[in-house]
Amino acid sequence: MRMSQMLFSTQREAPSEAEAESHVLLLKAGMIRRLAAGVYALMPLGFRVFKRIENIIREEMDAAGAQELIMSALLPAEYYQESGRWDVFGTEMIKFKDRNGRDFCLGPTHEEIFAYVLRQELQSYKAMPKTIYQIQSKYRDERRPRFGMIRSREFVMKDAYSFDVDEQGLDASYQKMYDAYCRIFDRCGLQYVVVHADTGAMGGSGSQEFMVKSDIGDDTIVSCAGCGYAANSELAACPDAAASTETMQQMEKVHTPNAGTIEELVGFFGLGAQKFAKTLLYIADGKIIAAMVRGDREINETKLKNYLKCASLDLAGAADVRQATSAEVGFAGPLGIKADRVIVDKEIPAMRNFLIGANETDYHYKGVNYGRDFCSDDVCDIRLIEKGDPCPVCGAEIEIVSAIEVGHIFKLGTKYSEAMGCKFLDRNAKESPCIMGSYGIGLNRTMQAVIEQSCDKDGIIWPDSVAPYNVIVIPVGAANEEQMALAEEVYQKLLDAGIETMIDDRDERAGVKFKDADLIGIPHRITVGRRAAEGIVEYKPRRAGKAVELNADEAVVKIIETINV
RNA sequence: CGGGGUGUAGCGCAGCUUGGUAGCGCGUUUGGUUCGGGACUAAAAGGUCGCAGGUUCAAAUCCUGUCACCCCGACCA
Repeated sequence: MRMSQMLFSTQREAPSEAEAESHVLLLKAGMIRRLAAGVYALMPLGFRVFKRIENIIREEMDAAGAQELIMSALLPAEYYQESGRWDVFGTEMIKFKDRNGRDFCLGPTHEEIFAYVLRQELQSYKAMPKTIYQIQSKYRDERRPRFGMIRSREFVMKDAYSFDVDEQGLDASYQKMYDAYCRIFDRCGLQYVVVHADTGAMGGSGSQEFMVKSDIGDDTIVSCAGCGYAANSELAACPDAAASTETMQQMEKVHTPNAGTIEELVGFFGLGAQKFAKTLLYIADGKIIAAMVRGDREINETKLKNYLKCASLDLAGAADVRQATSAEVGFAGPLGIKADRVIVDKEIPAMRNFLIGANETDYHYKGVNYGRDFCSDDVCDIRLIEKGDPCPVCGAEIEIVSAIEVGHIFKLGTKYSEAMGCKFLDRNAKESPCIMGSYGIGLNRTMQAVIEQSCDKDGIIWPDSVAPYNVIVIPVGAANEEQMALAEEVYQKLLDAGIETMIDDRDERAGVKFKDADLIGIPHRITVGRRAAEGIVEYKPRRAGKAVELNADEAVVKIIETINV
């Protein structure tokens, strides 16, 4: 590609719209343009990267025996109504009516659609196993799109769905996808961790996420260097707490004026937050639920939701809190609370002589002990794991970091095949729902995750596998005929060798060309300059490494060797 | 959805307090000098000051409303 011909421009100053480094670089390098919050155009250079990632995914999916098709992004409501997700998705789903008043949406994910279409194809056990995939746009009206393509409202997803006759079949299909995902992300040059993930209300027997560690990630993952345990923090089990040996004191009501929050109570009593138990109120499928954890802990709403097996779980509003506690917000406690259930974190019974809200404005109880002063049928693990907690498997120290979820594989089971009537006849002519798995990769997000992991102060550093072009040839002086001629020669040889190459034939100063080449992250650079007359060029890898002078042909050979490794 | 912030030329910003000819840098166009890490110089093009009302002789500036975007939080099959 001749840069003089390309639709391409870089910016010297970072657009104010971007905060995250990878997002800034995508904009500065002219690879994406924002059209609306969470909606982006991929410019030619960015689109080339995107297509290379797409091709890697397609190759590995095909190699794993999956078959590609494409569904529509425009979908009528009834499929989602059949599974119940028309309502579950709520306003995150982009819904509208057609001219006849029929409800439609832009597909946020396609489980129902695949189950519906495949039910016609999979009437016999002989037709399975099958794994089908598409690479297609998804639409989710996120409340808060973030960091460019990390969380956008339109994005391209490779979503695959497997259909098996039994659990063993699902396990095999799942494993194939797992292996394919490893190859895909390896080939994209990403460093990633595979973590256990929540299967939640979706049911299903297992789920793993492919995570790229990054500060801008929306997820938090827990990992253990000792035993290799790795899980999404929303899933990570918390250890049993050692029972306190303190002797029990008398329970006593204490006047605590204007001390409602844990912070205020810590100041009021001069005790650490771990001496308190806080009670939070939730609305779970319309019922009021009280949830208790130690004062310095956070509730893990995923665990709570799973324990309650509820579809919706929201923190109660102030009005509901006042209603349930007969007090202002901040004084909730288990004693006499008007809640349908009180869920107690398993750490609470191990505590002694702690403090709780009295369900009366400006009052708390101290010297409280579980078992003597209150009890619950629901004692379980509902807190969020935190730094300092031991590994749930081996007890060693854990690491907790933010991460970007680039892929997710999921043993769905029969939820959607049952909802959509995707059933087959087995050997005994008995009808059963297909056992499904679903497997997703966010392409745009993967692309940006690569930048998060591979950039420096000068710009992006694309791995060879996904670079928009692998080589850039820079003639230093556009007016220098010798340099231009040698640059053209090298350019042509690289093209002939099948190497994706660009030549910066623009009438620009050398500095501009170097800066742009670094910014857009082309992995290999050949500079044709001072010694062009002798047939000598300079080779420099974008990532670290010094420039070396080589005979032009040697440089071509070196690049071909490097890229094909 | 709660909190905070920002909308002025393609990009980055100043001007707004105290109303009176819309500015600067980058980029773009043309000429000249330069030419190995974002050159210098001269000239030029480019703006419904987010939008809608209102106050006023006069609004980028004051008032009201509204929309968009960004950040933090909540949420996220």
